[in-house]
Amino acid sequence: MDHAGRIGDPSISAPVVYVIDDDLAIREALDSLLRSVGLRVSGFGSASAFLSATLADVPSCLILDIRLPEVSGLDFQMRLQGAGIAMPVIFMTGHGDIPMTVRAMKAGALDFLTKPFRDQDMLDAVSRAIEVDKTQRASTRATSQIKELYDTLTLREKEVMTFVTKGLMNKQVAAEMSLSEITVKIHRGSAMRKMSARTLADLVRMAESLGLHSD
Amino acid sequence: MDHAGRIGDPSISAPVVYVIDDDLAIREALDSLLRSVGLRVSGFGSASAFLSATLADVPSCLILDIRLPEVSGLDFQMRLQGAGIAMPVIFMTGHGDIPMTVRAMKAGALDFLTKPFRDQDMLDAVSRAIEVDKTQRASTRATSQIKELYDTLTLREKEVMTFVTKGLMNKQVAAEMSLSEITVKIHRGSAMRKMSARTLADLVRMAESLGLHSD
DNA sequence: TGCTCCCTCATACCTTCGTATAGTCGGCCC
DNA sequence: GGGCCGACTATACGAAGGTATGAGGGAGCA
Repeated sequence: MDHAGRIGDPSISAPVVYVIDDDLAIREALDSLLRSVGLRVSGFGSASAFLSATLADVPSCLILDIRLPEVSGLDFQMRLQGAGIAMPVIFMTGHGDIPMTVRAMKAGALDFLTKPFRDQDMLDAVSRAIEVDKTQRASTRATSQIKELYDTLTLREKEVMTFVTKGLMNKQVAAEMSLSEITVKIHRGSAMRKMSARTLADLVRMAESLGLHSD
Repeated sequence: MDHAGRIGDPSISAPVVYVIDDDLAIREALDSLLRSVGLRVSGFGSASAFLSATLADVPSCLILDIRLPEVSGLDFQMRLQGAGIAMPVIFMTGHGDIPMTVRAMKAGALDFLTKPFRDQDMLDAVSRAIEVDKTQRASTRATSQIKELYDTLTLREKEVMTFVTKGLMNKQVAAEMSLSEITVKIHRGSAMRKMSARTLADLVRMAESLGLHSD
């Protein structure tokens, strides 16, 4: 048993590259290519196999053949977005055309490689995709943490927070909500505490990332 | 003289589509196509001709042949971005390939049409491009107005604004800047006035869009 | 030299914020 | 019924914010 492997195990936190291609030879080639630069790889022969797999919660990307057994890669890309899987996608194609490329790129594909591709091109695309996913995950995590805190607020606390971060004074909020000023102060104080906002400036920024004023 | 044309003249505020293609027939075809849906069109035979033209300050987009007399359309696209011309670009190509398409899309092209294209495809692309430019211009205008106000602040006012929007109390700002609290209050007050910020919440949001805390 | 602008500070006064203490009321769960 | 929570209110007080008045010093400019 590898004791050192337990702590900060790179196999746990290392990025994962998912590969979907019905051609086993391609999957194996990508597997060895990507492993050679220290990436974890997980291959699938079909879109449905990928969907039934458990995705690790680490930076990752998806390499996808545009021509898949069941659905087209383009449709599958759409489906992923609908399912909330925001992983960067790199397409591969043996015989693609320009309209197909444009559709994929407009739908948010990060790259589009024609087979056969140069190993270095794929590695560049993957490392760029992993970087994109890292920053994407970081910002998602930040806003979802704020959302979690916000969800612990009571209705009144949320209302007060909205008015306060809009710039209203306590007495104005009180008038808007037909309350006494002291009640507003109570809600305001507990909203600050629950949101872990040390200052009003913090609360305003949280309200911004929650979109409390844009809707 | 058309009197009605003077007020809210559509020829003044209507979107403009710029077309760069060395083929006069293409330019004329696009010209009549786009004019038929009420768009203003301005055609050029070369990239340099476009660059020496005066651009109207209205929503617009650029239709560009990927193969231009002097430089490649791709390089020209880069040059535009470098020059601060953030207009959405639609590429046309007679004999493009996928790598070229990918490069263009990654560089921010909005669409990439192969000649011959269907009129409706071009109209769709253009109307989408105009919409993109509209929202782009709106957000640019908003932030540049804030920037203008910010530029009227004195050095001290800017410093105080930074600290205050970070959430520091006046006395803490005073300590950071080795000032008395009353001086901080003065600078804070005039910063609020110059920025036209009625409340601290407003100032915090302005600081956000100025990027005062992200750098 | 006089003027303007920026920066600095003090005193004074009022407003707003934040919290502690204390109490009422209604709904929900065991 | 008792306990808990959310909502509401009052009094009170110290801390922080905001502005007005007054004033001095230094840099730059006509």
